[in-house]
Amino acid sequence: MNKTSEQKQQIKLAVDCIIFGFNNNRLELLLIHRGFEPEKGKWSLIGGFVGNDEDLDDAANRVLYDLSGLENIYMEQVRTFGKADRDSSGRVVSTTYSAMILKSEYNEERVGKYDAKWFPLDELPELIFDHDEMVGSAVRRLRRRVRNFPIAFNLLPAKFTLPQLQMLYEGILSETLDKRNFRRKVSQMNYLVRLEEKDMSESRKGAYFYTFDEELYKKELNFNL
Amino acid sequence: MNKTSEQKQQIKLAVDCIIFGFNNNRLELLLIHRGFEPEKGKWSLIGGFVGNDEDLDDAANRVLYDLSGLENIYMEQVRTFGKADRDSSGRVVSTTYSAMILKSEYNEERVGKYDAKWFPLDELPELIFDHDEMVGSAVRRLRRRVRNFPIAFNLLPAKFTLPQLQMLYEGILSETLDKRNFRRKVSQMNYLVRLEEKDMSESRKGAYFYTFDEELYKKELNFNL
DNA sequence: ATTTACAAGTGTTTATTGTACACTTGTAAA
DNA sequence: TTTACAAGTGTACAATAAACACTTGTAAAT
Repeated sequence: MNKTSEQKQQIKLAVDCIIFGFNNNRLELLLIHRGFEPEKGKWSLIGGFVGNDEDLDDAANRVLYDLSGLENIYMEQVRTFGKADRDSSGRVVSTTYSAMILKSEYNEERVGKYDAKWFPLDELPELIFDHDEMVGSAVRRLRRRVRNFPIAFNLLPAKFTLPQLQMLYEGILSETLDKRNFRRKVSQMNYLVRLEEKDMSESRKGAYFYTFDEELYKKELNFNL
Repeated sequence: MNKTSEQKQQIKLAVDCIIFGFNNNRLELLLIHRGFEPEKGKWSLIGGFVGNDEDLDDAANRVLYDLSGLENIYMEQVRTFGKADRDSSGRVVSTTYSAMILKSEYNEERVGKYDAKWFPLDELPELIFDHDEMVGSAVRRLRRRVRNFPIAFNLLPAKFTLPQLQMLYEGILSETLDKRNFRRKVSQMNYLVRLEEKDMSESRKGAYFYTFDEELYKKELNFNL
């Protein structure tokens, strides 16, 4: 910025969080029920205003904690929405952040306390303001990034099976993947290590558990699915 | 956003424009000389505050016009910088936009009026605040996008030669490209149409002029270099 | 003990795309 | 007529992506 402003600026700055989870082989979104006007009763992203002395990134994390109890979640900025009339309650510019979390660790019980709810991506309720656009851009970004960075593991437990991983990818990308091609690529990633233990809950044969080894990944830094 | 704010928010919202040009086979950046404190005398991006009833995108265009005279420039949002202490003059959050323009249409004469100046990307002066970070992220985004979208043509005149185009790409990516491989890819793009006319200024033989046909491109929508 | 049901697991072939590499051509100027 | 020089052209090899079907291991049922 550079020029001295003419008259007092009256714009509020907010953040909105797009929280992805994975359940029943579908990508889900955490929304909260809006308990006040305007748009009372509709659903919205987890959002709030930025504090005067708060880094924008910190604001996103604080707002997420305040409204959902979720802590220490790694979020990334997506983009900023700044249409003058986007929020019917006044002039608000909002920067979106997104994160992927393990839904099973944020289950119905904890969710209920905050009037929050998980929705499958293709069954979203009506959202306030331009939150559907926000979701759209976050999903597009997720689909782009999930192919080149090992970020999808955030949606799975520390131990997961390859069928699980593949279904996760199919859910995110909403396309089916060839099992053998998928597994070939996975087997080239040395940082995906197979454990001795098997998951016997989904089949008679059982599927080997794998883990994502962060340290090993840092040595290669390449990922492609 | 969702929660009612506790105390009055005092954050100013700004935009900063990263304007790319191409000259002498190098990527350049348009900067303006800062004529006031703080950081007086240093160079900065073209930036200013967002108006109360102004769309964020419009603010970027208006600021660009006010400070450089450039009009009808297509800009895209890059990202938003929001560290609490990023601007030493107070709390300012700034969203960056970038554009590519034809440097020859914005020459020394017009530039001078605005105390602006073109700098090759690898010879940038010291910039104020976090503007170097802003430039970095815009350059990374440019390098990513220039391979998959026909955006680099904005940096060239309507008629250009293939040697020119290749040098442009080499300048942007800062790597050398194989001439034959480059030209093979170009020749697969039917929307890059060869004219009868040749540019005789750079060689005895002369190089054919080409143009980018927007309408034809829209039918294919695929680009890869 | 044997059979059944079923998801987990495994290789090969073909097509597509990327990469490396060197000579010929057309023209203006000498 | 020769020279200088950038523009222009094709082929072979390597790497990556995509298509495709059968075998294996185990628990449960008989």
